[in-house]
Amino acid sequence: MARAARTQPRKMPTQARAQETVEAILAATKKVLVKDGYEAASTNRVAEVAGVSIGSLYQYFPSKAALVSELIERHLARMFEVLSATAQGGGTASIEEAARTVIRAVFAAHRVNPRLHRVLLEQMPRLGKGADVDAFEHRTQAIIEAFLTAHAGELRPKNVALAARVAVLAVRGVTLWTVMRSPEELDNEELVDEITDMVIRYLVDDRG
Amino acid sequence: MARAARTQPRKMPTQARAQETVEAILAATKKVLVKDGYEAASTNRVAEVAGVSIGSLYQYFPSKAALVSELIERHLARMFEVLSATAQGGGTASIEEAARTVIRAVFAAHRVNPRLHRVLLEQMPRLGKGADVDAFEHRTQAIIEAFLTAHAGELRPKNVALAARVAVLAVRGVTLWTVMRSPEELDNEELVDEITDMVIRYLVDDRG
DNA sequence: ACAAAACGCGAGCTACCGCTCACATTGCAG
DNA sequence: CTGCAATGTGAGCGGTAGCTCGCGTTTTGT
Repeated sequence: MARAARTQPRKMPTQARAQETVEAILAATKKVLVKDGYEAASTNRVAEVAGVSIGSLYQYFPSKAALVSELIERHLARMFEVLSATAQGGGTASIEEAARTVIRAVFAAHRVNPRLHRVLLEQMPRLGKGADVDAFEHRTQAIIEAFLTAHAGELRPKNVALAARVAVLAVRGVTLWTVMRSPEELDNEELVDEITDMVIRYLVDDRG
Repeated sequence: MARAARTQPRKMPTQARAQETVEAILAATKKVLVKDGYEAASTNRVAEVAGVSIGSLYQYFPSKAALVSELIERHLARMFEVLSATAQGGGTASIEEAARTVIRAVFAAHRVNPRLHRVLLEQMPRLGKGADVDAFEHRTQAIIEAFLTAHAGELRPKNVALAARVAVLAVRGVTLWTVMRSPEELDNEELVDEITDMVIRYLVDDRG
């Protein structure tokens, strides 16, 4: 809800009309990004597609980067919700069940408009300069670490923080590459099962 | 050696003088990319830093993207050599030994100029439109798959192709994220050991 | 020696990009 | 109803990016 200060030094919309303008701009941004990619997308074009004047756009977004940053933030927020819903809500589930659920959910989330996801993911390393992406990263690994700590009985690796990190990055590696280079395989159940298998074998001590 | 047709519709340099010009341009491209990032990097600036006229630059590279594409191709070629050296050369080694060797080597390769690697990796999904990146991907997974097939005795997963893919993508996930967001951790031996551990546990049947 | 080809030069063109600002319109408070 | 704040407008500015082209200079082949 609250937009970050750095990417939003402009006025916050208070009236409903203005909120709609902002949403129209963001929706248009998505369209233009999907159609033209980041570089070729221009703020004038976004305004045009949104049916809004360029002046209005700059009233709410100080730069082209701010537009995309907002979309990235929303995406990260959604991803975090997916994670925390499983990792906290399913506190009673086993590591195996939780891993399976969360990985499925992440894949499902990326099945929505993968073309857009691709563009956003491309720009993430650049636009998440300081806070955004790093904060998301820390919170993600922290929540996974907390879950693993709460299931220390099943857990094999000694260094929980490191285990959380490796697991998160491995899953992300498969997910992102799939979104970016062969989005149709997001539906490949076998692929999801296989990466799940890998993570579980790594995390869980099955010699019991 | 041979540059692709799409990114190199210009003349190939035949004289030694021209080869030097090309190399100077590429070296300058690296410098400018590291200093300014992709977007802010300009072809005029690259030519200036290279000590070469803008006209000469466009004699060999038809666009800014072509410059970066060439660097990406060279990087991918190096990565592929690293892989094939271990996967083919060490045909006698166990899966475990080979995995450990190859992961170490990949991390080591990315320790060289990680700032540049970051920029190149950021642009890879965009600039490797058709052949380049996909071809590298196929060749990489094929060579790993071949290695695994040759060690079928030790191998646990039934679907070898899928196993190769998951292993490759998982390792890449950790590697790329590390290069991009905390390059100093490329020296973290514990991290390398952990991802290696994960891959081995996934690939090898240890119930023997 | 001397074309011809390869190479190198750099002023400058076109195009568009991000963005501002002076002004019009609409909504809300009193 | 009225006036101020919030919102919306779009022509156009300043700047620069990518790239071309006509012409010198060097190398090669004969």
